[in-house]
Amino acid sequence: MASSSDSDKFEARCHKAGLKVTPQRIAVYNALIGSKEHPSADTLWRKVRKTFPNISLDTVNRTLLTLAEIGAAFIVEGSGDVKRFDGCLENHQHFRCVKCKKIIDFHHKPFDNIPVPKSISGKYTVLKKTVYLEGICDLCRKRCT
Amino acid sequence: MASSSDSDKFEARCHKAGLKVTPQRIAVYNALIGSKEHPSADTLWRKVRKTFPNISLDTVNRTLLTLAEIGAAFIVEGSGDVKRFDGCLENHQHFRCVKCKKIIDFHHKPFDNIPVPKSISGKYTVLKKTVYLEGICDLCRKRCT
DNA sequence: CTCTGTGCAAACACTTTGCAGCTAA
DNA sequence: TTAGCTGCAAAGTGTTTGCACAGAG
Repeated sequence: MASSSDSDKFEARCHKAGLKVTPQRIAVYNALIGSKEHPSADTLWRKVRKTFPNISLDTVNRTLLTLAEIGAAFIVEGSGDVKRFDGCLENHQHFRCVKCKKIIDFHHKPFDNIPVPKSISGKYTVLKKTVYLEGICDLCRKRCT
Repeated sequence: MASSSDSDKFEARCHKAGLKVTPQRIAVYNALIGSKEHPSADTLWRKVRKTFPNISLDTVNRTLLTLAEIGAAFIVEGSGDVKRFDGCLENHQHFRCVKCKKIIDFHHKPFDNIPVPKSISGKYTVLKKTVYLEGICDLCRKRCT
């Protein structure tokens, strides 16, 4: 799972970002990188509590957001937003701005027929395939510079 | 926007699914397919209220879920879920089961370097690109048959 | 006429915020 | 010592549920 060099790297990263290295942070980080699925804050909380019985859910939440800010973790695309609906039945792809959360449609023919690997199509029924891009949109880029 | 044939098709679809064709449903449906972005229930509600001043937000919400069930609308991938975190820094793709909401990682080399169309890369800063598949996982498929 | 759909309001789940005490540096 | 972190609790946001009435079939 987390080798000592992983921890060292993590501590170095914290220092570089001006963050303190607290036992809670290390615990949350280790729990996260030790997870294969994509845990929610709650799931992770349950996990961390085994070794850290009185850590609070808020701390886990905040720590995860902090980790995401320094690039030590990611938030799975689109999760946590409000529900969004789509009436467009044609094939199209999404670009999502991480700043303003806007979703921009685009259509790029080559993406329509990307082949699904057999390792997936054999086991699961694929209903929909999309290419999902994340980044910063033109408006937000202007705003930030 | 919505031609009469669109409406006809929609009504036919409702009948087929055993749903009643109510003015509210038609209004919500038309508002949805008349939207280019990916509106949230709230956004759509504001829109529908212009022509239907006393429709309730709940109805919009329920109608959208119903539409999603009969396949007349889609819920944008992953939205509405709780936040999920990802400690895996390597390139990988996600498959999400629409039944149990589980996210399964997979890695398919050809997807790592999919080219971003110039129409996007010229205008936006792309930070992350993922191929997002949605469908039914093996366990849920067994459960449903 | 019957049964589904609607509108309202309360309940819920998850996230964010504010603050006092604690702790890494 | 002191700035930043944690834990608790309260507030906020968005979604779901229960129920009585209205309207589609």
